[in-house]
Amino acid sequence: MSVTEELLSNYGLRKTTFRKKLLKLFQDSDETLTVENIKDKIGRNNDKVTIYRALSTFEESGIIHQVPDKNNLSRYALCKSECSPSNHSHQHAHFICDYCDNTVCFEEFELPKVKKIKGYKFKKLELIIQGSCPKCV
Amino acid sequence: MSVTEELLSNYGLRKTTFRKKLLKLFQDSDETLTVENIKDKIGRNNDKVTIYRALSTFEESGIIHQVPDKNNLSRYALCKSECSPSNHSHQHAHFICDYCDNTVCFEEFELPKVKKIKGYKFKKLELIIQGSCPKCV
DNA sequence: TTTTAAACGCAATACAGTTGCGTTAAACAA
DNA sequence: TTGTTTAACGCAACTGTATTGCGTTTAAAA
Repeated sequence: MSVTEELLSNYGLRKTTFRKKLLKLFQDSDETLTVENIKDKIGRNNDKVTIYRALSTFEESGIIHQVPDKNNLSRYALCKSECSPSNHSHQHAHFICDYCDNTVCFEEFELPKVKKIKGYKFKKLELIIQGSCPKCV
Repeated sequence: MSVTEELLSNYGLRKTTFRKKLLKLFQDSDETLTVENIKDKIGRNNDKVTIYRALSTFEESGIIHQVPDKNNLSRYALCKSECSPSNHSHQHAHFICDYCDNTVCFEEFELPKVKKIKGYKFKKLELIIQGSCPKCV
């Protein structure tokens, strides 16, 4: 069984042709993907509904996570290996390039501690950084 | 001239009836607003196109800023007083309540310093915090 | 007061994402 | 391996947010 198939198995998901293709896409990409990106890479003959449903399933399982885009569009990225359906990392840092619009997930980025605010309970932190990426000095 | 009118003047914007109403709404609210919120508060007889166009104008001028919502919906909040068209604060912390969905802008929140990453140039930082607000313990 | 250009407001449109439902194909049992 | 079950697929239709075009109105300058 391939790494991709193994991962689907671990999460108790059916190993359909489409899911294997989609998951491989994420594993081979170091950037976050939009539905458009996926359509381009996976071939236009795949139905968008199938893409959206697979993404939802992956997200609910904890295989991928959603990243807010500059233009309020959804982007997706693989979760860290430590993530599992039961134990999910809720600390993410994402970088969005102002010029090429590419979005990367800083896996190793250590999120800084934040001050508490009275009355509020913090459960999830997300840091969004905008600027220029190495390609777009 | 009212505070609202004064602000529009400072930014070189025409003081139309609608803009004055909209800006007042932001000044009187301590939560971020969606277009739906605005429609509710300002009266349904106002055209949505006018709302969207006024929001764009305000955002471009630096009067308000956009806040990404949990459901990839746009929310808006007044910028800090230090913001101006030429000099804009690019450090924001926003809190989204998981239960009532309300989103507040932590004005006084001091954003922590982040480590640099080679090749990347950081220009804007945004911290999004999810959890429960005082009303939704 | 007249002029003019920006803002308004209505209709039509674009586009991301969702729902319903019949069909296909994984997974499991015989 | 074959048959059965049920999840996933894929097409059409739809929803909701946001945008564009264009004639009309109104704020601001002459």
